[in-house]
Amino acid sequence: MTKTITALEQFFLQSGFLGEGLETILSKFTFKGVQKGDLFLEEGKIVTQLAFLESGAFHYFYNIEGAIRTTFVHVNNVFMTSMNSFLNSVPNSENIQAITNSTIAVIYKNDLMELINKVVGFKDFYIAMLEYQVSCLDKGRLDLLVKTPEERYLRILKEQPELFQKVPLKLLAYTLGMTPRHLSRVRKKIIGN
Amino acid sequence: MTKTITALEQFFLQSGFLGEGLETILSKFTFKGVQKGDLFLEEGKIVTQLAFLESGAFHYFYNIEGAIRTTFVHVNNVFMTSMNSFLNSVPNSENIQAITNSTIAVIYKNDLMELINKVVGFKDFYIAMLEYQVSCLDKGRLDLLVKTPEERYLRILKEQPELFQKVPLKLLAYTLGMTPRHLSRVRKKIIGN
DNA sequence: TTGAAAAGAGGACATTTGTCCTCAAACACA
DNA sequence: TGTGTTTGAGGACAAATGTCCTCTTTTCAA
Repeated sequence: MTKTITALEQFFLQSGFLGEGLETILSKFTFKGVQKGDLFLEEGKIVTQLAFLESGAFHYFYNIEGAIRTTFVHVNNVFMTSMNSFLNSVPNSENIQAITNSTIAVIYKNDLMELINKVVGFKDFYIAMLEYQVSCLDKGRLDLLVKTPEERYLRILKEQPELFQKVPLKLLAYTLGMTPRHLSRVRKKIIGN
Repeated sequence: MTKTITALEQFFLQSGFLGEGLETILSKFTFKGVQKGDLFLEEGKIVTQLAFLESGAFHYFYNIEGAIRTTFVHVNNVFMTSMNSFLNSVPNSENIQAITNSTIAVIYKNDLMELINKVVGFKDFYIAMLEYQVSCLDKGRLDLLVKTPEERYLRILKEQPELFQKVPLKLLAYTLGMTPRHLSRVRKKIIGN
């Protein structure tokens, strides 16, 4: 009989944790099912949760005068939270919602701090996570500044084609800094080479 | 006779370092004058330097088909480097250039790593620095996605009015995701209320 | 002090992108 | 298996923004 291993455990194993340290880490996470349409985080509150996306898909969105504007989507086994609120303990201004039925593993900020201070190697893991965030955010910001909407579309088409399976084009359009109407134009142009 | 204190020392004092730790930190930095127009970092190389902006102003820019596109400006006492190249040791694709005659304090990556591993509290300082970067980059990216050029202009007008003393509007326009021509329109509209 | 260079405003026009629609196909679920 | 909902395409038009200029004013180095 084989033991079922979660993506979360897999993730920390690959990050070099094992034995007691790994046990301690995993003990701080709580698994939770989230229905399509449910919110993991919502605007207005101070965020204390960080979640590992075990399976499914989520999008970050802002409420701009009633209209929703997606700013980010996640489908991989990655960590997600509202960074600004989580890091600085200020009220959150974005929402994180399940696009499909999903499973997440949640850890609270105080437990994360405890891991950072007690588990050997975890502080360096946290640093690596932050450095990765910096790289991704920097790249995303630069793309918005110096690339065209078409170039941004071509990039995710090449680098994250898996997004197109789970995420409606409408939401992807906004993460690329354009309206769904315009994404339709961009796609038409590319198909016609 | 009073001892002159550098902004760098001031910065680390305020971050809670003193005595031997502070001495070790400061010993790793080298002060350097940079003439207006000179490059601190240029595209193509792997970045190993991090600089503290002691005085002056710099801008980050990309070379897009011969035209320069500024993506960031610095005038405060902050750290600057090409994050993606510095963190991931990949060739740099942006340039960092002095807008005015400036003084910087440079530290190399290997020395930074040494401080992180040897000076008590420095690893936590590095974490705080990364967290600050994440917050700033996240906010910048969101502004580009959900705010109008006018809103972005009004934000720096309110939050960083000191930029307008040292940085030409042409460069600021690009950091706000618009052309200088359009910034001129935005300014005209605002003056006329 | 002066003259070249840089900076900022803004006119005229082109292009890009958004808004508001409608329609057809795909999907979801009772 | 039918039916309401969601999704994606795209037409018509409007608004926002870029490109290419010219003209002043300011800056700054010789």
